[in-house]
Order: sequence, then C-alpha cells, then structure tokens
Amino acid sequence: MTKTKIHRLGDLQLRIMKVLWASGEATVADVHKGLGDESDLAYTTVATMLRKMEARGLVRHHLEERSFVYRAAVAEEAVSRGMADHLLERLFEGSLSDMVRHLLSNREVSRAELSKLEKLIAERKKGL
Amino acid sequence: MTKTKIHRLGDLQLRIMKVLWASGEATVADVHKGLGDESDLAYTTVATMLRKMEARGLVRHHLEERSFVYRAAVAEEAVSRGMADHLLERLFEGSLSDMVRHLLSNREVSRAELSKLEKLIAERKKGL
DNA sequence: CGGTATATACTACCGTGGTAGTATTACCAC
DNA sequence: GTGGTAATACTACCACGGTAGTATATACCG
Repeated sequence: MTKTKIHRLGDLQLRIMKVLWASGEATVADVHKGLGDESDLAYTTVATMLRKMEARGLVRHHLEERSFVYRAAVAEEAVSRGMADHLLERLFEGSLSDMVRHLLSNREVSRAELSKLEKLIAERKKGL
Repeated sequence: MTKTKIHRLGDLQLRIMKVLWASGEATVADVHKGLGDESDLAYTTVATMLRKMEARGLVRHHLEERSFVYRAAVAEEAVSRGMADHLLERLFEGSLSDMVRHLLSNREVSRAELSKLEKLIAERKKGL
C-alpha cells in the first residue's frame, strides 16, 4: 500500500501536494488558485495532473456537489523523508555530514540558521 | 549553453557519473563493469545512455583506438550542489535547518557523525 | 427553452530516462 | 579470404511528467 514509491515527485506534483497539505481538502479550482500566479497553468492541466496523481496513489478524491474534492493520500512527512533519504543515499552514500557539508559550502547561511542547527544537533546528542 | 540543468539526473545516469568521476576516463566497457553486478544491464544500454548523456552535455568522449573514451563533463561538486539545492528549495523552501531536522528525525545517527556535524557548524560560524 | 458557466473525461503530444535488439563496421587470427 | 569478436549507430518501446485542447454533461439564469 505504501508501496507508492514516495520519492520522485515532479516539480508540479510536489507543488500540488503542498497545496493539498496546506488546505486539507481542495477542489481542482482551489488547487489551481493555490498554485499561485507565477506559472499560470491551464485549469485542465491541473485537473489532468490530479487524475494522474490519483492513479499513482498520491491523492484521493470524493464527490461533493458535482465537484471533485481532492486530498493528499500521503503524508508530507513521508514524502519529505522519502525524497531526502533518496537523495542522501543516491548522492552521499548515506553520509549525513557529507550532505550537510555540501549544503553549507558556498551558501550564505545566517547566524540564526546556524544556531538552530547547533541546537538540533546538541539536542540529538543528548538523547544518545 | 552550459545551462545543462545540472539537477534532475536519473538513477542510472547518476550511477554512471559516479563511475566516471571515480575513473577519470572510461570506455563503455569500463562503465559497464563499473556499475557492478547488481543491475546487470546490457552493454548496449550503457552505450545508449552514455550517448544520451553526451547529448545533454553531461559527458564527453574522444576516440582512442576504435573505442570511445568517456569522461564527465560536469564536476561532481556541481551536480551534488545542483541536486541538493534543488531539493532544499523544492521541499524545504530553502530552510537548511528544516532539512537537517528532517534528516535527523527517525534516523540512527552515530555520535561520530553528530560530532562531525557539530564541527562543521562551529567552523562555519567562526567565519561569520 | 436557450445560453452560458463549470466540471470532468478523453485524447494527444513532447521530452527524457531507461532498456535493449539489430545492423554495420572494423579489426584479428587462421 | 573467412569467420569471430568488439565497437558504435540506429531504431524502437515503455513509462511518466507536464501541458493542454476538445468533448460532453450538467447546473444555473433569465
């Protein structure tokens, strides 16, 4: 069931999922609006994508007054984990520090952000 | 146009790139061997993939005694960055701490790994 | 009733990753 | 030369993300 191969979501699919995660439930029109003005996709494009995503088990829908109301069928957590883990394995052979090293290098990171990271790690270390 | 869109490499493509990065140069046969026994792909599959990758600007080749010798045309660094950054933006809206939080949660991380992370961050903080 | 707006269904098309068979070429050993 | 072997070239297919047009059903308005 959760064999949905949670990683490997296209960019549009992920953006749609984000709308659904934020809304709980949304009609095609809602999702279309929710995607913002940047990429003004055709309404039918969103509808088609949602249908394809449902076939893949990413979303579900039920009828409500002539309209399909969609909702996510996979948790944001699961997707985030799946995608991040996949990358971690694929690219850094599972070495978290390698990955973070990469993310830190050549990037501007605010002091606040670094402090948050420190705290995360300290906390984690305490638990050991 | 070096606009090669460095992120979004398929799994096989990435595995091939890794072989090339490790070898410096490699013939199709070398790559084929280098991919390991797990996935025993046909020789021609590897050759085809390499040709496609060359068309995309990921690798280059030159002739050497009847054989194509391939080498990476993009640096490992660039690809790692591209892919990691892409995920970071797409999934965590650029928040590094969110991403690390996700990577840390529900994963076993060794004390050594945590220490490495601590050190990375401390060092980075010093530079500010 | 007739027209407009709204919704979904169906179909189609492109790009590209992945996979591999078949054809062709060229070299090597007898 | 003949046959085997190794290499690349060409072609083909499937899956799927992304994109959207067209068709069809229905509801709502006057």
